[in-house]
Amino acid sequence: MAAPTPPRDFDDLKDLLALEGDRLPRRLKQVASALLTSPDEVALSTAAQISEKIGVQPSTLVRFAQVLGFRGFSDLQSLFRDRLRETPFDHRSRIASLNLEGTSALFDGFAKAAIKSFERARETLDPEKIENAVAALAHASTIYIVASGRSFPAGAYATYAFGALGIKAALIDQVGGLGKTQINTSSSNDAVLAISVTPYASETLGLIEIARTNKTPIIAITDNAMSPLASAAQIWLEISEADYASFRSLSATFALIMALSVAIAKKRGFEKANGS
Amino acid sequence: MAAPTPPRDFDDLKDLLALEGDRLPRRLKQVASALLTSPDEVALSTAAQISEKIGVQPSTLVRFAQVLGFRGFSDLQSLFRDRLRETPFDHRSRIASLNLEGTSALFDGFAKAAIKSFERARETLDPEKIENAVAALAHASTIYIVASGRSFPAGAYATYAFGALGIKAALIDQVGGLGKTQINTSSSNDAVLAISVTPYASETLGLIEIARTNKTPIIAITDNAMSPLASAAQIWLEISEADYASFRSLSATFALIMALSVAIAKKRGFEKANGS
DNA sequence: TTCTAAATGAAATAAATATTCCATTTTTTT
DNA sequence: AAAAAAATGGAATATTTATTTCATTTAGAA
Repeated sequence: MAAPTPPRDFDDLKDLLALEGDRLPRRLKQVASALLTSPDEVALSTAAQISEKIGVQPSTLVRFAQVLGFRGFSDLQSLFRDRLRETPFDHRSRIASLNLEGTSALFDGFAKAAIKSFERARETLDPEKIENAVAALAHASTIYIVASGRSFPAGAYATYAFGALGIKAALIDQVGGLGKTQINTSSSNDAVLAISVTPYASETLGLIEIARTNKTPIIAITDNAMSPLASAAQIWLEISEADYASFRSLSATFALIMALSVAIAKKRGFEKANGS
Repeated sequence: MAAPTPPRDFDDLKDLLALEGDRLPRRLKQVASALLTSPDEVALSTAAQISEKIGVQPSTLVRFAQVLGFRGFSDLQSLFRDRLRETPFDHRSRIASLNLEGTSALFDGFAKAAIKSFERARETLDPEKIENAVAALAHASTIYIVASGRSFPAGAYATYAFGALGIKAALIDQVGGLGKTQINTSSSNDAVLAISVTPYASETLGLIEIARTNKTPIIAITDNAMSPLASAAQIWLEISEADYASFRSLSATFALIMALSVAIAKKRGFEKANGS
């Protein structure tokens, strides 16, 4: 009765149960239906908790898993956990497991990670804080943009977007090791937009420190409340990007930068219209 | 020392760590940062797995939880599990309450444009051409990356991604007006990855021309069959990004770059794995 | 520096959790 | 309807996982 090869992932499992599920004995059919109904719970609860909720014995769950070809419930559960997981621990094996798929499949994976990042960003971003950030940046004479390492592309894009909208911006690109010189002209009626995510580039911290001694307001985009940027900044916005194949998306960060740019431009236009 | 009342939910925890996290000893600070960076993993893995990933002992996780006022790691973990359980609901209610006005709405607009871009890209991207591009790039000794203007952030990111995967890459950043000098060292066993979208930066064309006289294979990412890059390149991949508020998304381009990077590394046998 | 207290790593122990076993019930076959 | 086979519930056991303990290291104070 036991299937020789167990499903490889959650989708496989779903297909298998849709096809063969009706042949299962009463209790096991009940289990199949319940597991597919609340897959999140299966990932996050213990066998005892799940079995109680379903109204069967824990041993029934083990048996169910074994009939499907798994060694036990734990192996079955790992399918449900992987489904929920966005940040695989073992990057190497993750990449290896994609071996059979083509590059287009990788593209899809990164696209999905980006979409997940947008969804998460809606949770982590506080609209009020965003408005405060917009107000602070709209008020600045020049916006200094600090972003090193993995975040540098985001900083470069912010510079482009600000420029396109007529917002005076200076990218601290650290060419020639002149980063500190570049930011040292900042003053209290300017602002710094700092972008940094794990692993935090050490250069960014040093540059921020200089802006701080110049009393330049600092607005940060970072991925973690513990980020050194969060404590250094007057206002910080939290972005939590999902990753795939060991690469973290930057899409939500870009969307945030675009939104800030347009909002700042709108605010400045509005104030100007009102003021004069 | 131990906080008398532990955080009630994940948001509480985040606030607490943002406020008091800096006072924690070295290892515990490290734990705090890691847990906030990958909250999903914390919910789905065992203490041993998490501690290994972070690079601390399991006992450190228990101690961390206890310093925060929990009885042990399990109680702390349940916050992370609840967060994952409630996410879909929470999420929906927040979307419902989202201001249709304001910067958050702009963010949503840009997110939607990005998602549309992914969908379009699936249609315009030819899987066979992608595999050809991967093969050509995997074969190259050094990959020269050319991207100006609006595409520059994408080029900068490609440089980062290639480097993280141990793929030798040179970003033609044109610092000091030395762009032509930078690309002139390219030869027939290298390759050029050129990224350019409307309006096509004039610099890019000039640089490509030099690579062409050097007989360096050119792989292009562009947005239009009529693009000057399409005719200059041996292989070109079509990306069609959607726009919002007159800003064109870059998300599909980034996803394509990530996919290419991983595919090249895989093809080369990922001698050096581990992006970041 | 030297001493003291705090923090940490590693192993030992405790607790939780999954799995197996077997007696009993239900279903199927003759 | 009776016998055999399969399925099930519940307790016993094995395994995994979390927690505590203690020796050692690190950081801080005198």
